[in-house]
Amino acid sequence: MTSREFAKLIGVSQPTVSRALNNSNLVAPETKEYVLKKAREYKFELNSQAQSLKTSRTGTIGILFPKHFISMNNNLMLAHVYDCIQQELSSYDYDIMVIYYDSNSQDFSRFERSIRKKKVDGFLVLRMELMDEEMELIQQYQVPCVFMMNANANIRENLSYFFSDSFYGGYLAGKYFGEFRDYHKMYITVSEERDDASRRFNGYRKGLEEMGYYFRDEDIVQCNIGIRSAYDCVSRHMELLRKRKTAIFTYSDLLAIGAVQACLRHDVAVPEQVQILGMDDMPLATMLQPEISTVHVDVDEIVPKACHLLMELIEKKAVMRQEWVRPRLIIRETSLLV
Amino acid sequence: MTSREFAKLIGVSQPTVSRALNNSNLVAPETKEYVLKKAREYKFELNSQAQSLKTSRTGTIGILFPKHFISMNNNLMLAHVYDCIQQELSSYDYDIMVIYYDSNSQDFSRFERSIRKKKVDGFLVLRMELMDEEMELIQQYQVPCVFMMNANANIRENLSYFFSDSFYGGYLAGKYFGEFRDYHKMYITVSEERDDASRRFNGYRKGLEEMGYYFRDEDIVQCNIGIRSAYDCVSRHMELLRKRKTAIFTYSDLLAIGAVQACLRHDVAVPEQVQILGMDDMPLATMLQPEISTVHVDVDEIVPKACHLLMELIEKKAVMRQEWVRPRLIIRETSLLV
DNA sequence: CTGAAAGCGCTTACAG
DNA sequence: CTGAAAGCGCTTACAG
Repeated sequence: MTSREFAKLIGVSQPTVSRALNNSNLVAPETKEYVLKKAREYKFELNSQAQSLKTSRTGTIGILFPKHFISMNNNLMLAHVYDCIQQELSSYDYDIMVIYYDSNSQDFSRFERSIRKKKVDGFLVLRMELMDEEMELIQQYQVPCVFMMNANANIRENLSYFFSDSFYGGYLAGKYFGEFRDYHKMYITVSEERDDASRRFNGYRKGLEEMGYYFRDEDIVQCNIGIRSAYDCVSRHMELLRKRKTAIFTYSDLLAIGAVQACLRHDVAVPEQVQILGMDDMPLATMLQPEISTVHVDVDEIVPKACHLLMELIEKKAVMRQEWVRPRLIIRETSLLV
Repeated sequence: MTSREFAKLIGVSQPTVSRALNNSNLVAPETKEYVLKKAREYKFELNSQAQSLKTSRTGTIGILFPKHFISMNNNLMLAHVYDCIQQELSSYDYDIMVIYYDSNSQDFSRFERSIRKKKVDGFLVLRMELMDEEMELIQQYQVPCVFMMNANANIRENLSYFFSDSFYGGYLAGKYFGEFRDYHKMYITVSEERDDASRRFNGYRKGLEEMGYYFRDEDIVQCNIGIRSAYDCVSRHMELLRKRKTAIFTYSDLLAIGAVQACLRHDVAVPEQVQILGMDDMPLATMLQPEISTVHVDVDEIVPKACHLLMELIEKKAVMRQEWVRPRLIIRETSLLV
C-alpha cells in the first residue's frame, strides 16, 4: 500500500499522512493521532526507499571493520565491541549495515560504493587504518564518520574519534610491573596492529623506566592476534621462563590467555614464576581460570559516546570531537606480588 | 551527479547509462564499454535509493539474530557463524544488515519494520524461533527467508532451511559414550535453547540406550549458555565427580570448556576421571588446553548453502529447499577411552 | 492546519 | 541498438 492509497482510504491527503507519520508539527494533534491509529490498524509503513530518495537520508549507519578482523573468533575483543555497538544503537532509530574493508587490497569497493551509492548516513569506524584515498572520499562526500577504539599512526586532525589511550594503558602496566623487582620483563606484541601495539609498548617502556627498569628490545616477542599464536610463542620460550622469573605484558587479553595456557601446560606456576598482564579486559578474561589481570579499556564508555556523536553529526547538531579515553589497571589472578 | 547529468556529460542518453551500468545487453558492446570507462573516470555510481524505488530491490539482505544472542561473547558459536556468513556473502553483491529480535517481547518492530519498509530483499535467520505473527508476516509479504543452524519445535512445512541434525549429533555422542562402561553419564543442558537442547538430549539418550545404558533424567544438569555458568554448575557437582568416574555430554563446546575449567581448578583429571564431550566444534574448542572433544557441526557447509539458496530465492531462480545437515564426532583431548 | 503539485534519480515499456 | 516519456512512493515548498 502506498501513502496515496492509504491517505485516500482513511480520508486525508498524502501530505497529511507523511506529516503525521514523520511526527511533524505541521499537522493538528487530533489528525496526527487519527492517522497514527489508522496506520497501526492497517499496518501501514512508509516505503523507506522513496523516503530516502526525497530526503537523501537512509536511516542506516555503517559499521566499518578492518578485514583482518573478519574472524571475530580470533579477535574476540571485536565481538565484544560489536555487542556494545549493537546494544547502544538499538536505542536509536537506525539500522545497521556491516561493512568490511581490507587495507591490504586496493579493493575498497564495499566501503567506497556504500558512500557513492548513498546507502548509509554515516560510519562508525573501528580503528583508523583507512588509506589516504579513503580519507579523501570521506572528506569529499562529507560523510559523517566517527573513529573509535585503536588509532593508527597518521591521525587526521579534522576527524572525530574516541580512542583508547593505549600509551597510557601501557604506562600503567609498566609502573605496575616495575614493582616486581626480581622479575625479568617481557612484552608480547602483534604484527596485525603495529601502530597501536607500539603505542602500548612505548607506554610500557616509559612506565618501567620511571621505576628504574630499562627494557631491552630483544625482550619483545612477536606473534599474531589469537590465543593459539601466543600459546605457541610462549611455549617456545618455556626453557627461559623456567630459568628466571618473568613478568609478561601482552598486547591483548587474548595473547595473555594463550600465555597462561602455555604456562599451565608446561607446569610453570602463574603468577609465582610467570606474571601475566593483558590489555582490553574482554569478557573472556574473567571466564577462564585463572582470571586474567589486565588493563581495562572502557568500551562501555567509548561506544555510547561514539554512537551519540555520530547521530549528532548526521543531524548536524554537533561538530568534530576528539577524545582519548584512559584505561585503568585491573589486577586479578595472573599477576600478584608474592 | 545524477545519471541524467552524467549521461549529458558523456554524450549519451540516460537509459543508455542505466543499461550499461546494469550490464544489460540492450546496449551495444562498444557503447557499454565507453560508458563504463567514463563511469570509472568520473567515479559515477547510480543512486541506490532511486534504483530501489524503481526496481523494489534493495541489494541488501538482513541477518536476523535472536536477541538473547546479542552477546556474542557469551555465545561464541554465534560469532563463528557470523564470520562464516560475512565471508560467504562477500562474494555476492549484497550488503548486509544485521537485525536483532527479541522473542520474549512483543516488540518485533525492527524485523517487522525492515519488511514493511522494504529495507531488505531477504533474510537469513539464525534459529527458527520466530513467533507465529512473524511467520505470518513472512508469508504475507512473500519475503525470501532461509533459516539455518538450530531449529525450534514448530518447523513450518513451507519454509526453506538448513538445520544441523542435532538429534543425530546427540546420538553420536551417546553411541560413543556408551563404550565408556564404567563411567556414569551426565548431560548438561541450557535453558535458552530448549527445543534444540532436547533434540540433542534425545539423540544422546537413544545412542546410550542402543549401547545398553539407560539414562536417568536426574542426571540432566541445567545451566545457561556461557562458560561461567557451566563452570559454576560443574563446580557444584565436584564431590560427586570425585566419587565416581563420569562422562559428561554438554549442549555446546562453551559449556564443555566451562566444565573442563572447573575440573582443572579442582584437580579432577580430564579425561581419566571426567570425560567431557561438547558440541558445535567452535574455534575456541581447539584454542584452549586441553582441546575439547566435540560433535562437529558443519557451519562451513550450512552457511554457503543457505546463502546461495537465499540468493536464488531472491532472484526467483529456486524454490523451497530443506535439509538437515549431519554432524560428526571429533575426538580430541577431553575424552578418551583409557 | 491542510492539500495540489512538483520533483528526488533512477528503470523500463514504448517508439523508432 | 538508442532515446523521449512515464512513473516508482515519498516529501516539501507553496497556496489557501
